Amino acid sequence: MRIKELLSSREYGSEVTVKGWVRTRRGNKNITFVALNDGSIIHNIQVVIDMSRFDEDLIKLITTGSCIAVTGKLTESPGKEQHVEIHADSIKLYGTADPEVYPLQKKGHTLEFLREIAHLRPRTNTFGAVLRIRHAMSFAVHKYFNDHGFFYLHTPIITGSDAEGAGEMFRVTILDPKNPPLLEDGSVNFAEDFFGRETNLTVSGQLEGELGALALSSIYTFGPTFRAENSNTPRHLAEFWMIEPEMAFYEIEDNMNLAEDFLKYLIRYALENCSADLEFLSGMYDKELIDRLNFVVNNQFERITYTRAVDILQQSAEKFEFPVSWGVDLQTEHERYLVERHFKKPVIVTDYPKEIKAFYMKLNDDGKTVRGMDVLFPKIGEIIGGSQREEELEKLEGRIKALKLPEKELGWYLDTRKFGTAPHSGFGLGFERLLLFVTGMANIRDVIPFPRFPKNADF
RNA sequence: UCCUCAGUAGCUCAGUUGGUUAGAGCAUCUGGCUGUUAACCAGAGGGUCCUAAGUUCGAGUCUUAGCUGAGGAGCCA
Repeated sequence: MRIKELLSSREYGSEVTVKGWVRTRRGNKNITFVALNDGSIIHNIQVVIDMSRFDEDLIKLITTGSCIAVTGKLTESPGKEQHVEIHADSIKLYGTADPEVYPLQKKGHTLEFLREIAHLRPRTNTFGAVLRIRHAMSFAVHKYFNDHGFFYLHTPIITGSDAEGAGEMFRVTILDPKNPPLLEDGSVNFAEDFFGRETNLTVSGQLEGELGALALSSIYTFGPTFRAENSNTPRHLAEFWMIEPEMAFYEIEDNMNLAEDFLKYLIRYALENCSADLEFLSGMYDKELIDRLNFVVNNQFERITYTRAVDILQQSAEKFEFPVSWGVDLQTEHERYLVERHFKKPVIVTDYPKEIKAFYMKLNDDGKTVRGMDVLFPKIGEIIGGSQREEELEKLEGRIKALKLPEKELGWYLDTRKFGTAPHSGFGLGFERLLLFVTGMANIRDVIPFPRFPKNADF
């Protein structure tokens, strides 16, 4: 049985078998206590070993990190820290963990150290909690969309499109890097590559997502995303997971409503289904975590235009390193001021100048701003970026020409506007950024099992 | 990529104006303890002071370069 079930069981006297990894062992020559964990829940179950019934040499091998199976009687515990315990009748030792070299100790480790042993850190309380929450949030994403009539669309991971403009890309190739086939002008001849063209890992499933939305009405993607940016921050990964819903017949207001409802649903789901893990993380790292999650669930997000945001920033007494004026992109310090100091709640900023946003965003009637929206959260900044898309063929072509994007490569995308175009909207949610907020972790490398970032692809 | 800070035992850290044999807590090992709660008590072992070069009679400590990590910025999700 899993430890999660046993800890809530009151069937005292029943014989049970439990399998897991040892967290601590303590005791004397008469009695030994083992705290056992199988990852089903953050709590351990206590195994009580009567030393007169076991070979001391076997018990000595049951050290922190070893793996055992215990069969015994489930018993009401006289101890204060737990209701139930198992009195061992037999123990099978699956695997030892030499205490001289096993890196995880009973005492706390820094997150930096645990990052260096990412292959073992799932066995810690912190990463057990984070990984269980990560699973719960993945499940909740699918449940939310399924319950709302969205279809899960698998957009390609290898893409020939380099027109998203969402950042540097990782090249996918089978050509010999030392001796690639060359054209007469000396450039690489990608016609000889596997796909017969230059290909990269996806930086966004949005453009393909739009194709799905303009057929199935509402779709979402949830898959790995790759950015080859040399970003060294606690909020960026080279490989991360992104959720991108795309909806036909949604205007920008519908898009905002969905984003707010979706985020609140996910956070509420965590509060209702991950309470033990959240309480652990709250106690260990961030005392205000649960209050902050409840606050976001129970309060309306502030919605302001970019123009109003600039007004607020200009009228504030705050001295910013980067001065604010209409037309410049908002800096991190500006976003943090709006969210953490001025409104003290999540903020959705809309209607940015077209010059600082992507080509596909719908142009407003003023001809100057586009219907983009960024959802800004306390502590982590931009958690969602999205927009209403430009559905008018001529305007979209105009933007592509103005930005000198490769129009030929976007022909398939423009066909959606040529044939049965429709107003539509969507957004991208960085899954790990959501997890940063929900878990209270400070570094994005600690909310993904095996982080990929510049100069590191270990494990 | 830029700025700032850091790197000393398995882990977390202390180490004074440059000065004898580099310390502590935890972990580990040994012994003790009749129900513990990251058990407790006693003892022991454990060091390429990140790397390289330099200054100096003398460098963990000062200088330069590099490597690694963290925080901030940019890019963004």
